[in-house]
Amino acid sequence: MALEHAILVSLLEKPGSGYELARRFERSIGYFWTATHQQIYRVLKRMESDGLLGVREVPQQGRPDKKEYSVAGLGRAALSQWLHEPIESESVRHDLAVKIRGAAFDDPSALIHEVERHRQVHSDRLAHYLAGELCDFTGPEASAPPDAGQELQHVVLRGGIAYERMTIAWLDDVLATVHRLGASRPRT
Amino acid sequence: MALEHAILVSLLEKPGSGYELARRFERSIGYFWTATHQQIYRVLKRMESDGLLGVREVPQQGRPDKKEYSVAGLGRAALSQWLHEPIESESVRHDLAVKIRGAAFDDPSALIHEVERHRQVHSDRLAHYLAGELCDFTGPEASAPPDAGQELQHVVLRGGIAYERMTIAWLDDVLATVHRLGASRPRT
DNA sequence: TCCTTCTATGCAACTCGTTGCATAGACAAG
DNA sequence: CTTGTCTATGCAACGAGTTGCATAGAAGGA
Repeated sequence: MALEHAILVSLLEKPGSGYELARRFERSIGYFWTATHQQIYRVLKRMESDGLLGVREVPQQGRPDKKEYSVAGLGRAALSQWLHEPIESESVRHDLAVKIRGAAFDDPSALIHEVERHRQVHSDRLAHYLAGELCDFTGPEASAPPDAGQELQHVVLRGGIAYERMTIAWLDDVLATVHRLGASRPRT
Repeated sequence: MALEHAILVSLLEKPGSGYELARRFERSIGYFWTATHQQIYRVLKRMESDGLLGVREVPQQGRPDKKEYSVAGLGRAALSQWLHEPIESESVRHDLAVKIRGAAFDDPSALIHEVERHRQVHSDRLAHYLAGELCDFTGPEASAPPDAGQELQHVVLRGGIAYERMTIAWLDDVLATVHRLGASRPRT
């Protein structure tokens, strides 16, 4: 279970409430890890009762009070231990690949629309990443020497960019293949 | 839940028992979908009682009898319906990206070993895919015109190959970045 | 004024997925 | 002769993740 560790990293980067974490999981961290607010609140509570996190009630004006969590010594130790353990898996779940193979037993025109839709999603996401890269990592380029945290965030983002580019090229390959099949073998 | 649909596709490609499906999920289909035998047996039972699949008891010699499942009309209809629905998500879970960002708060040497290990895994997997491609998709190239199912399986495999290549290149980028950080900023 | 949206937290119920364990016959190696 | 591996199926328990719903004050627009 790495959700705990993702939360530890995020809170080390900047302390925050469950709500704020949920927002981060929709953005920067969400590029490579998804979580709903339910999961986050539940796990935060458990981590706090396990002594991994500290809480601080922060009263606010014009909006509800929030609980700001930060990483305690135990939490930092737990993260460090996890960083030194090997991890496995990256369990793959590619619905689209299932669909592509399934298209052999069905009308391929539905597949074409689906693939085009996915291509659009990945294309938009790529544009979003590139905009974020411009904004976050090329602004004060000559000014401050970028710190380690920034460099590491940047290389993760570059991974996202490479993934989207690769995916778009592959989806084009899929489209070309399906069209070729449709042209050369009009009957099912 | 697309496990049902992955099973339908696999059984359409070739009927088989739960055990055989589990083996396939370790290989070809496992390239883009993982499932344990527990999940498979449980889902097969449910799908059969829902009328999506038919069963046939096959006695065998020298080994236990097996239940060979095949797709019933209802199952085929369910698959067809799913193929015509849009799907979302591809929910991302990249433990390694969490670790990379976490390395900003820890000794990066552990990260280097981990990244090198992953690079090896992906490199092996790429070699495995390429061997599979040679074997399955370039053998009788000029002889028979490849059918739609084969072409679609091939394009899925090409996706896996592109993914591994991209990942290896990215891991090299990660390694270069971490080394650069270690060289330029020897103190934490 | 009412409706929606945003911040902020949480419960309850459910499904999905993993892990550990059990059975059981056949076969091969030590 | 015992141990281990392969085929083949399955139960029980747990943990992870999703969905629906609820509360509640503040702000802004129709």
